[in-house]
Amino acid sequence: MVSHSRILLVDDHPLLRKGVAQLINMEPDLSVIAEASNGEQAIQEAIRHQPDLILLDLNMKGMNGIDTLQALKKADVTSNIVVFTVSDSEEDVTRALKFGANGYILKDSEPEVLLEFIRKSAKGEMVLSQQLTQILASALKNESSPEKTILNQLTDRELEILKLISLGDSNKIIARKLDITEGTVKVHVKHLLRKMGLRSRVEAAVWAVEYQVK
Amino acid sequence: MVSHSRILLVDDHPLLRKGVAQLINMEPDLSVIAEASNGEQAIQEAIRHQPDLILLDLNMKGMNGIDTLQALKKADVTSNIVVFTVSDSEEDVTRALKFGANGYILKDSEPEVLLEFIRKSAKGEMVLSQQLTQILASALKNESSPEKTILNQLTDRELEILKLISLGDSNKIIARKLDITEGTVKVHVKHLLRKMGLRSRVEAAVWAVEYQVK
DNA sequence: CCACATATACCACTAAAGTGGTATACAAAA
DNA sequence: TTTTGTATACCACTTTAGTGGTATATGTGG
Repeated sequence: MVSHSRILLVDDHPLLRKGVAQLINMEPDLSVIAEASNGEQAIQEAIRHQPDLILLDLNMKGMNGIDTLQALKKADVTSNIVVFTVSDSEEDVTRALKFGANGYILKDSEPEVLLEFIRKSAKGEMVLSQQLTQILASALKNESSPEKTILNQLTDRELEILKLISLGDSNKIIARKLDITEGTVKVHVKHLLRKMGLRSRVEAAVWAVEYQVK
Repeated sequence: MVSHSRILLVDDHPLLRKGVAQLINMEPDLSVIAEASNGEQAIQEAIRHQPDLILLDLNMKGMNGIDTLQALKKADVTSNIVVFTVSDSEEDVTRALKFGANGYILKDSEPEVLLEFIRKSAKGEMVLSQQLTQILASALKNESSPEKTILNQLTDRELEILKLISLGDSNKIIARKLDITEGTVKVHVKHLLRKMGLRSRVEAAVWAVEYQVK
């Protein structure tokens, strides 16, 4: 039942590696089986050892963490990957997760928290510290808010048609759906483009998708 | 230092309200000062009492939680709002957070966790349970991955043009940017639409934006 | 070397999209 | 009541978009 987790440590600071390795190796169920100080090495070691988990520093010189992450995925390394970094920028967090990291831990975490995360991640669970949760949440929040004012300038009809445009519907199809003539649809499109300051339905569609007009 | 938090409870299950109210009122620093069983009531009560925090059920009959949430924001209710629900669907979580909820708690949380969340939220902090963190994270993850296979079927040129289409560029503009004729651009557009199984550049643009082709 | 994929180009044609103008009906606001 | 905003409609016209076909040059993998 006590499954042993084999860990690859990737960080360009030897001292930090020492410290973390020591911490990890004190645990009976965890051990650092390899270390790397840059992305290229990381990939080699990952392929050679196929560790259960890779602890990956984001801010490395040379091939950075995100690139390394992508490269690892591309190289069919199946290890779980936890990003380990000082950065709590929204950008970094979301990008790391999008590219397939199983977790994201800040370097100033308590040792116990780090160990807990390592154990969970090694089992394939996704872990995120509470602080980062909040960053993620506000990232999502900001995603929707902008330029709502423009939407308010549109009439109900225009908004309705904007939504259909963003579905890819042609004027003809829109006309059929709303049971009005195509000519009328064109008028609404014309008005909505003018209000939004856009030059084509394509721009309108992109706008609608980006600002999640639904 | 012991600030007292006044809470509005919104849920259409009287029994659940009873239980939660009892739990909250046992705490010296928290009290339920009003209850509502639907969205309309919630808004009235919120305006009347301006509570520090609103605990809002998502799955109410009639005006649902999300609508209520929006209406509350529109009504300039400045209370912190925590969504309290049985649903852990990605859709619900992200929508609630986008619309300005300060937190999201599942109804099957432990009482202590609920109280902890209430206290944090009342102070304006954003709280999200660990389970939901994972849902959020995988939401972000999925956002980028799908249908990459389709992209791989496109030639470099087609991909390049797809990107420009998603910027709203016309064929003429694309031709100028790439220094090829408009006719050639049309050919590429034709091919890329065929490969993607789409019927117009609008659909392609929407597709590109949604799957973040950049 | 040959076959295939890619990028390019031109053409003619059809189909959508977008513009400008005019007009009617209705409801809400001034 | 008059004005304004909205939704609707029709029309003529221009511009874009999309299709089908043919063709050439280049490079890559069998």
